[in-house]
Amino acid sequence: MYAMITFDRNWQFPFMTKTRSSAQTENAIPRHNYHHGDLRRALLDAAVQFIETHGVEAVSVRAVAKMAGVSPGAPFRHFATRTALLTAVAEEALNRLAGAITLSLQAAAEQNPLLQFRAIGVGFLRWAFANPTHFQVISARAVIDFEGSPLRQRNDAIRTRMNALMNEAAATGLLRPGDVGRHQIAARALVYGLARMYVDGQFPSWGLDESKALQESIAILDQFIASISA
Amino acid sequence: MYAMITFDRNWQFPFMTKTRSSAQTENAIPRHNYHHGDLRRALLDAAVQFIETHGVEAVSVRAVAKMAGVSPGAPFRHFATRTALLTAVAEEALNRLAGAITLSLQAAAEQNPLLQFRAIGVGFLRWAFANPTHFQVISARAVIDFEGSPLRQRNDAIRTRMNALMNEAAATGLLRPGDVGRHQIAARALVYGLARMYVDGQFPSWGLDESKALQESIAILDQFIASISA
DNA sequence: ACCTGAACACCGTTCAAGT
DNA sequence: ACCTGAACACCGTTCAAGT
Repeated sequence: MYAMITFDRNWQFPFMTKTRSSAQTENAIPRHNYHHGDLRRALLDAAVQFIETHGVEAVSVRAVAKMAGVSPGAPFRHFATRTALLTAVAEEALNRLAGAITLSLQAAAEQNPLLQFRAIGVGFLRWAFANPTHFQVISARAVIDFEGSPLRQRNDAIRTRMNALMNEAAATGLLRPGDVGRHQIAARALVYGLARMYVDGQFPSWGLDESKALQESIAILDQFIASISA
Repeated sequence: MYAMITFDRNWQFPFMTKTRSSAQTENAIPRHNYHHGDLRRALLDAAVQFIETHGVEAVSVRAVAKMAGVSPGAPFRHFATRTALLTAVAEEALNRLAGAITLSLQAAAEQNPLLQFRAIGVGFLRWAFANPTHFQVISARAVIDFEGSPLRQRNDAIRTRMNALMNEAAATGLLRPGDVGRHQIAARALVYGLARMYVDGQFPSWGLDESKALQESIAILDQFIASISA
């Protein structure tokens, strides 16, 4: 069975030069490109699907291309390297994570700073446990280009927010004595460690029921928050 | 320049069958095998060296073979698969980790259970920060065979020890109220999370000086221990 | 413009042949 | 017994050629 093949209606031989605007005027039919209309989108989806079954490291551009029904070289028109493809997946993932955290924060908007801080952790855990594939991708800094992408700023924004809440909590006397920065890093390491232990399949070996992983992880976070409370 | 090549003095054509003991009696000269005497050892060392510069995922059996000065197929006489090679590296790593923890525990033998529990964490951090390559390998469960190796039991032994110390701490009134198991997992996730954040290069993005990473991590652990103390 | 398909330099792994 | 080296089925990436 063949995929429906259409030719790019906007395509023109190089010598048939015209401006973009005039092309749009002359031909308003939305470009349904060769094969997909949106190979970029199809490749990102195929990559996620592949990662779900074979893991991040096993991703091959050729396999993803085959899943999308195109030739081995086609993806390189949209992503310069394998890393660029995986980085694009990571960017989508982090966008969704930021969304989940924002939602979680909004639900806790009326609560005290420490509980808002907790809400970020809960949002992170909820997201990571529900989207282990995406979490793995944003954590796999060996195969993505973290520094050379908006990933870095997104990450910094979340960190800054946590920082502000923690300082506010300290200022309003919600924390027991201790270095505020260290409490913050501890919370971050705790939540990150829990998520990693889960996706790395370490929960069973630590005597934790995987079906109650999220529930238990939130309970652990809550006990930690209680421990650092005044 | 050629590596020194010697022929296996114990080698014999298949039809020249004799028992192993008689072979040893007839020829006491220690087998200095073809090329290395110990290709297995050479491959493990080459693998670690390779991982230090290129990361675990990038390990190729061919590259490791070339580093050891042998043909592409040679390693497969000692390790059935690429995974088996990396798993062997992980086993060495975990043995050393267990050694470091034992040492750390011995130094704290006179202290209370909670401080002994802390000592395990400090031993782990010290080891992980000093041997990031080995830590990465034992954490990379995607590329090693964790379940089908002594790794699992080694890991369980450490966990059991932590469990016992934590229960003892609870029994002797050293812990503040809360679920003991959750305190234990929290400590584990905290320490694992810190080590991973370090090797994943996340310390700078969290505003932590990498040169003081170990020192700061221990301080964070100590503050956590203080938080859960009665 | 976007994709194909051949080509190049790599992989992991197997296996007959050499010593 | 242990290693070589060719072979097979894969990779990522490039690029001239097609539509």
